Amino acid sequence: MPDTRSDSNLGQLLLRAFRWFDEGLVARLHAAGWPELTRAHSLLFAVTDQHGTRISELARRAGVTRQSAHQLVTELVRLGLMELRADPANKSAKLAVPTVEGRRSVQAALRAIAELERELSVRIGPDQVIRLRDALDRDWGSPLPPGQHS
Amino acid sequence: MPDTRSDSNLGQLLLRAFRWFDEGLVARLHAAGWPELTRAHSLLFAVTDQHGTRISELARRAGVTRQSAHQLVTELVRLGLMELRADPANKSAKLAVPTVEGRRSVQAALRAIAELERELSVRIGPDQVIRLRDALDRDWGSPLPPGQHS
DNA sequence: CCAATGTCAGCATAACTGACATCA
DNA sequence: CTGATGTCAGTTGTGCTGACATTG
Repeated sequence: MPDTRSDSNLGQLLLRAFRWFDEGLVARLHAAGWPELTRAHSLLFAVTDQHGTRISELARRAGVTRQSAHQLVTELVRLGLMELRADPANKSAKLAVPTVEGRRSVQAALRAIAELERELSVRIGPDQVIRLRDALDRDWGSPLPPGQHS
Repeated sequence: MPDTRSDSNLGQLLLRAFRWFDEGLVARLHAAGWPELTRAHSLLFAVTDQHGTRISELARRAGVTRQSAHQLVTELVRLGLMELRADPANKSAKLAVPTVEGRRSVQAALRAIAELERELSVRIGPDQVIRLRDALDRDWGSPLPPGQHS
């Protein structure tokens, strides 16, 4: 293969890496018996506390709008993986809390994620994965050019 | 804040990093005078040769279907940034080639990308960016679990 | 006949914005 | 009144699959 691809920019590389992870996660969730779960669903699960979390708080943690989070929660409720309860501390708020089967699917997702990281360690080496995590885990700040409101 | 917050997994980190890059790129393209250009468009540009490239070849390079690439090229043609020419080597094929203004927008995208990488170097350190690129640039193989057809 | 290419149509996912009612 | 929250509705971006005609 003389056609080396090292002229890829960082954006392409990040997109490729993200797609690698997404495809692997969804395929494993599908194989584990949750064919309807997507990456967006498991992202929402990943930011949900066991005792329940408000939709708007899920939105903030997941980095999406309140409305997007609301729709995803609605789908998870329809799938029987989450429930909406009244927030005892605030009558205008609701808590999204995983059901028993929801928690099972969370476990399946966690297993899939661990498997993917293990697989990646085999492919590119454990040291590379550590360095990757290290760089990604830092505070990248705002991507916007100077003088642009968030 | 109790410690019930699940630590970020690699998928979340990759998604966050990709969104950082995407948001920064689109904001800069917008500010530079191409409000209609999206990440998908610049990805297509990034895999287009100056002398022109077939749609199906663009699809392979960008990692999308022929049909998706076709639609993106159609939009770029409508925006006046690409042209379709007959492929002299094959009457059933066409070459997508950037127009003069298309090449200008490519330059703007390249500048934006370079700026983002520079900015990231300031934020997390040049050594971290190098390690990040190094890990991302390797062959991650297939993300699918064993015994699953691609 | 078969494979590659381009193209048209329809659909799914996952985000967005706008608008509005309710409650603290 | 204002802010936060949830919710409904509509739209956009970006991919997908299926189907088909043309060309090699």
